[in-house]
Amino acid sequence: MENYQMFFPVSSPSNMENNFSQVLFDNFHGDTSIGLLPDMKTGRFNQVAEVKELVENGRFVGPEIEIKSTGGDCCRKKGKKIKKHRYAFETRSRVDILDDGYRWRKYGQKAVKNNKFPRNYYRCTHQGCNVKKQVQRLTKDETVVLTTYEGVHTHHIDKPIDNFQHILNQMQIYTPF
DNA sequence: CGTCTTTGACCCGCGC
DNA sequence: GCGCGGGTCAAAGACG
Repeated sequence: MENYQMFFPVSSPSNMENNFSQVLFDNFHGDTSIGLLPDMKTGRFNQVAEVKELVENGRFVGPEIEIKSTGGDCCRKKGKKIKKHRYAFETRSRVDILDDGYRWRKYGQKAVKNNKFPRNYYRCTHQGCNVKKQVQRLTKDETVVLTTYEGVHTHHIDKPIDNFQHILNQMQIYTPF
């Protein structure tokens, strides 16, 4: 139970968690959007290689993606293959930043090829927590925001959200099919 | 004054 | 080797 992370934590382990897990399951499981990352050359979404489904107690908890490190910061030992949990999902939202309860610091913004919207890079500000996320709005559908989480939070949320509806009000998970 | 955003520079991997 | 694209750093500025 310790080695996976809810995308949007809830402050109380009520059936709210189950509801939200189901929403995530419905959108990640199967052949639709699990492990999908955008291909900027084609504007399409490709299934990432080496995606494994993380299942605990018979319950889908998210894709695991093995990525090759490129060297540079503390988490990228050059030439070494490291495992990181990375979750990508689409939401329909007018706001780019969903308030998921954690505090994020923006550390970069890059123009992406074949996309008129820049990609934004955020890092969790909690000490010792190295979770990152990328947020990008899609050119082909401006109402869709692609959020990619990388890593696992080592702490509890900074801003507890008691109302599950509050999250849903900000977003509408987009099912491409 | 502390925290956060902005943004140009830099680094690295990859394809040609 | 070179250019391109993606990811990160860090200084400067904005803001509460």
